Amino acid sequence: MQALIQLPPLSDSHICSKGDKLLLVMTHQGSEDRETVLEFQIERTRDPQHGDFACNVAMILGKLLKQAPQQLAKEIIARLPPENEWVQAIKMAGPGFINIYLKPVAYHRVLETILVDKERYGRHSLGNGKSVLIEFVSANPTGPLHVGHGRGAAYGASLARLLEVAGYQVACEYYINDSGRQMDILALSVWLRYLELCGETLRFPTKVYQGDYVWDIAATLHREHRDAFRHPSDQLFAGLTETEEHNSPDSFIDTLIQRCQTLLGAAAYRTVFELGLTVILEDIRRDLQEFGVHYDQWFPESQLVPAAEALLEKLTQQGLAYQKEGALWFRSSLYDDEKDRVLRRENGQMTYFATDIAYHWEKLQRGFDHVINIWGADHHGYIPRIKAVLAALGADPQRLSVLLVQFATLYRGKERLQMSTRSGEFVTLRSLREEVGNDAARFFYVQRRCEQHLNFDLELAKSHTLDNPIYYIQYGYARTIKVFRRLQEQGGQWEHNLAYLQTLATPQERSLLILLTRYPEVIASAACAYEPHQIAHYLRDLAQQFHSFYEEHRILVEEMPLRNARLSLTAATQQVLYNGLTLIGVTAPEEM
RNA sequence: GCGCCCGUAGCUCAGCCUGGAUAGAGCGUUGGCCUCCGGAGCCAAAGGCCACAGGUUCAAAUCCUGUCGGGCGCGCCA
Repeated sequence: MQALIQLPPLSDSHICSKGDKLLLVMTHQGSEDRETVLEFQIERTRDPQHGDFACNVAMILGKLLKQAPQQLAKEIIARLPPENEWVQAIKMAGPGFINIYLKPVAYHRVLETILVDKERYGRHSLGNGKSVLIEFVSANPTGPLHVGHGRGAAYGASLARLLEVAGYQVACEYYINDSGRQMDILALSVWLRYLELCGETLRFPTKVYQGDYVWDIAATLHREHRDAFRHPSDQLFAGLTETEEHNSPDSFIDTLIQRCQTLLGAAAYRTVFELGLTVILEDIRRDLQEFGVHYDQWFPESQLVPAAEALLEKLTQQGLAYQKEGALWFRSSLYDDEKDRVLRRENGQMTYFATDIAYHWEKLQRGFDHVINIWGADHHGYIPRIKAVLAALGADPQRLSVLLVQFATLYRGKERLQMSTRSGEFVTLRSLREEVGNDAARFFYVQRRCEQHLNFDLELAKSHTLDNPIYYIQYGYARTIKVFRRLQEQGGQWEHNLAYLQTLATPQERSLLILLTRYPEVIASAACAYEPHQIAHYLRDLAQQFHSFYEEHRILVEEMPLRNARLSLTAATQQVLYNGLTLIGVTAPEEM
């Protein structure tokens, strides 16, 4: 874009680019000699009447020089060469826009690039090879993934691919919360169900995991170990009343965990604990893999405990952690957090925060230029304390970005599906995938900005008809395939030649051509903003433009130059649809 | 109460970061298009005080302030 326009010699000016924006740096010869940075844009026009690109520099300059923008625009245009290899004309319009009209060959060149670059078309050097670690999903291995995790999975996987295409070195990681209280509660839940299978009668507490999967794990435990871990339930519940559970449910559970550990002994407890962890984690791995979500590393929290101890020690020595009311606190309030936070509970157990510190520290130590966390929006209050502790440890908090994903609400048509984790009746990611298919699930998850609440309509996602965007796009791709099959059946040949492309002249052909050349810009924009939804929207537009072209024109016409040109256009569309669909993890089916 | 996110067509949402020319799409509604490469498609119409009120600007859906709605968070939970 920069090559398209040469700026007039306004003092000592030069152009540089910053992000996706061009800057004009000029020495402003005013009363005092100083350098002024002008930010102006050369951007795509929406209305073809305004040419291909529009520049607002005259309006920006007009403000600075206190001159009429329209006059300035005319002067700038007068000093530009009237045309060159790519530019047909440059005109002033409206309040002072400088509109640039391109020669068709400019677009034809890009089409050729697409055909040559193939799946590499759209790739960028934007990231400059910088390394990024993306951590996402990281659900506690206490149960199967649900539809909320699905959104994080789809978003994270698409973002990873997007950044990779944009020139970053990307690694994906799943953090396994395999220690801590929640896991103990899982072990307890499994054991309680196991006791029931052994024939014990007991009152199942409300705050433990109740899903059917707990039964399954307990059944395995019972099958493999028979009554080896059985203890009378009276011993377990001795002195614990229903009122006590009601009044302080947390300490009620903690007591049960302690008794469970005492009654079983360390080795047996470990067996129960490990079985639950292994079974659930394996289920999560398989679920994500089937969903097309791949990780470079699965990082267990348990591995971090020594490092966490060391960091707690370090913070204490630096006076950034202190004892109060039997617990160890971090002075996060010194670093933009509202209050201090507990690192080690009164009962001696570390909080998740303590191991999280070690984990984030460890990630930065591994040398990534940037570290991205994708969290559910309900965790947003947690961000300041993580950034605080990184600052306290002497790291630059800017190296960490936390992206928040809002909740997904499921609908079946008009009906809103209620999800309740406690009862275990939540909708699992697996059941969603089974119902609507991976492609629709991936597409629906990423088609909205992640900070937007997502209404996920199962009926719509499932519909193989008119109103489902995913089928609309895939159908477009299948159509491009079919055209070439048809050509083959007719014994015809496609011969690409730049000269043939001159025969493309209709509005539909031109619009499609322009849209195809925009793909790299969409990649850049989406990558900069961490917004894969831009790709989904672009693909919708592209499919629409292709369908429109297809309906209005016959591709396999008799005239060879025109037929070849339209086939080139079709092939390029096919390629870009493929690249885009692949990026967001959706398949490009050859027939539907 | 404090903090973060959201409020745009009947519905679901883009556009907001980086202010520009008549505010865009899909669904739904209404009306057209199949001797033709797959009609799972295309074309067209109707539909908007961009939540509200101020401010900044030549120019505000976009930036600033306030108000009102909705969601989430504010634990020795994760």
